[in-house]
Amino acid sequence: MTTRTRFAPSPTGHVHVGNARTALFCALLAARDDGRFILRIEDTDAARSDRAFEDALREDLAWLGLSWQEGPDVGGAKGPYRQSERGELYSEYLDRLAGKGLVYPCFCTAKELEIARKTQLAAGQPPRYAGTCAKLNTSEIEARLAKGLKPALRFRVPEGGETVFEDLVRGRQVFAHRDIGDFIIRRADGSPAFFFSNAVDDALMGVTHVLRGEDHLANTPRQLLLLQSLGLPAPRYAHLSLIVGQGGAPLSKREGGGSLNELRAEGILPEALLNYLARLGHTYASNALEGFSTLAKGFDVGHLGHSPAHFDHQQLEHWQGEAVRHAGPERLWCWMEAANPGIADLVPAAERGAFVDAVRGNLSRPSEGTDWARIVYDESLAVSAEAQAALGAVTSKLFEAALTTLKAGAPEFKPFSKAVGATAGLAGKDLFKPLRAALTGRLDGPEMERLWRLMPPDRLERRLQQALYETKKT
RNA sequence: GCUCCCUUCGUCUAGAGGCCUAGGACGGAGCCCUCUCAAGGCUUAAACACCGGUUCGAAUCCGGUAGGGAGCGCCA
Repeated sequence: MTTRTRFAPSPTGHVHVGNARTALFCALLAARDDGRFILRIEDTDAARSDRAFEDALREDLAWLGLSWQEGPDVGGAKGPYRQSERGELYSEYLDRLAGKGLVYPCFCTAKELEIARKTQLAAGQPPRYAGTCAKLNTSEIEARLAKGLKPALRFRVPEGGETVFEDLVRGRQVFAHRDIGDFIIRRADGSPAFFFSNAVDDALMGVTHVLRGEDHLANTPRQLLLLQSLGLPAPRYAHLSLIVGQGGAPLSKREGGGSLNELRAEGILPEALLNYLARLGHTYASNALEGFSTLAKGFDVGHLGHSPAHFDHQQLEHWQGEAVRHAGPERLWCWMEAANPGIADLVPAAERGAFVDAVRGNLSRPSEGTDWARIVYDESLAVSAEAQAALGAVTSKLFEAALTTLKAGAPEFKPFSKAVGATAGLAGKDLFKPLRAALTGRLDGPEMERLWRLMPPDRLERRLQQALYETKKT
């Protein structure tokens, strides 16, 4: 049996790193087994679902580097892949359940239920459905229907017994039925509820492995009960620990673990996030930046951690650095240009590759690329305070020598600096620090040799001239 | 409240009774390399939540305690 996994988001907001990781693990598992990864949109809540979020969600997932073999956009044999388009299927299976007497209408209002829950909680009771409508007889039901009341449908959970299943990450799970209240499978407005549609779709779509958040662990017996009653096959379940922020609290946006589009806007490269997320709560033998297919080869449900994983920005930064160093020049250029289109006017098309390769070692965010583009290609130069100080610490002799050397011909930086050092009687830091300060306006940065090659002789000369002027001034 | 899950360096984790003097990675510290900043190389500090039990032997098995989390929704 080929492995079939699915990611089943609700289009009610942007994809968060937690969901993205779940999607990634599902995709990784399917890819490892040469199986199929399915995207299913759970848009049964018409009020909160938004097609714009669905589009954004697909874009975010694709940006991360995930692709799905079946889904609302690519189709597939088990469609439709939007729950809002699967109404007929749900009625059919609802009827089957009703035919077995496992379903009953519930006329309780939201307010009544809420009061009941609060009362139970106050009395130290589990806030479970009390079963008010479970015992209604036919005439009572008809009387209510005649009044125009619209009931929700509840599943009748067996009184005794237990549901047992083997969780792929947590092992054997046992849940007593008496701890589970009768739950809603169809809302009063006729739409299917999560427990029902989600379980039925997994079965109908032939999903073999459900990887989902740990928050669903205690819900699993409900779905198993449904599937069992319907005679549908149950998938294997693997419940992933959640991602938490500082102190173990649920992830908050302040901590940088926001939505994918925020991370992207921040300049995080998808390869960086991909590698970080793949290792968050999962072990890989390799510590090198890998592509999706290599990550897939090493993916193992048995290597998933059991405890909540902290989203650590420092570790993401490490992968970001790796990603920047490994990205191809064109890709890196696009990354910078997307963040600041103006950079295209600064850097000549023919020099973009050389420019990117020269500065990539000093980048973590695209804006830093813009900074370097200005330093190299913009006529005006912003000089940092430290660079200014470095210039003030040398005599004009250095820049006089530099200008003479430059005018004698514009060689590579190495022979140039060697000649300048010789005539000015300087070497090492005393020589390079002021030269760097004069030419770039800062004390840190890529090798001077590479920057030098990108700057035309007249610009080099003007900068040295300016530095000479500064030293004479002080 | 009830049910369930979780607990190894600061962080992600390796670890399925002796291979553990607990390994790796990120981050930290130091050294080397080097014109700077990075990168790279080397070195180093840093953890089995606690208490009992089983065993010749426990991070690993069992019980309890503590602390975190989830579920108990006409949200998914």
